[in-house]
Amino acid sequence: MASTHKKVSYHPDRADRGHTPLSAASGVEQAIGFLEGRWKLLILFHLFGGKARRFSELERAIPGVTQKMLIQQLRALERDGIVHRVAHHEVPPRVEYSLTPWGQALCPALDSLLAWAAQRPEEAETGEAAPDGANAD
Amino acid sequence: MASTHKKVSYHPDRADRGHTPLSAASGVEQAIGFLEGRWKLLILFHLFGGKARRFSELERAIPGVTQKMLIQQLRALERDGIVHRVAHHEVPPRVEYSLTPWGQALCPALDSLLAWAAQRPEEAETGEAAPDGANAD
DNA sequence: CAGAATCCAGTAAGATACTG
DNA sequence: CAGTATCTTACTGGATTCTG
Repeated sequence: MASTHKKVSYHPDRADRGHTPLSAASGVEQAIGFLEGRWKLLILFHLFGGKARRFSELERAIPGVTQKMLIQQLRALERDGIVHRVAHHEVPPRVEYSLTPWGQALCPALDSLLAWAAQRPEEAETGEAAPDGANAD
Repeated sequence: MASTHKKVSYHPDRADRGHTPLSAASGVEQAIGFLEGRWKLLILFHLFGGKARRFSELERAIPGVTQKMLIQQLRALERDGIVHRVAHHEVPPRVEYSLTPWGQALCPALDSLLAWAAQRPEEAETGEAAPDGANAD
């Protein structure tokens, strides 16, 4: 996913020839970047309820995740200002994660993405017969 | 993106304990998956104008991309039903890429993501009091 | 011009063990 | 409970070369 991989270390080679919409693309790329990582979305969805979740709760709720991955993505999400982390310094360590206001604002955006994905035509996989005007030059 | 690399071959381990929103997550994950890859969004943005673009046009318009990456992401986009490919079997090979209707429908969704990203508060990085300085990775 | 095939490097993701 | 550290794997992305 957003893929990710790509730490987006990118060339600073933004030659803006043509009508290159790099600025717009950068914004969305960043947004996607915040979400890239195999577990980010799962974590987010578990947090969308509005209630804080403990580390082990999330670990239990997300089947194949390892502590390493969970903490890693949680930290990234926290660093990006999407989730909020609260550590209670008690004898049995308790840490709770919740969404920041900005993180909660992600919900509608994800929802439009979801709506878009739902509109996917069945014949998307098979070759189409070029219905109309599919060329310019 | 998601990085990156995750082919999302995932465990079919969807144990739905709790209120696991795996179904919703899957949809968005898929959607994000369509967009993951370092060049997908750039390509898409160049195609959002509605006009078809030639391979070399895209190659020229996107600074650091290699043919391999371009064709790879273009194929993925095509396979996902987001872009439409038309090959003219002429002596100087000409292939044009354009958005499918569904691909164009992505625009508003990307827009809400963009709007969300734009709302990011400045103090997102430093807002907390860093109770315990433990940090690594 | 458009695309395929190879080889290589960087790194995200996974498993496992250890710690406060 | 909630992490941290280290090793390994495998996939992504990039460079280069070759072809119709």
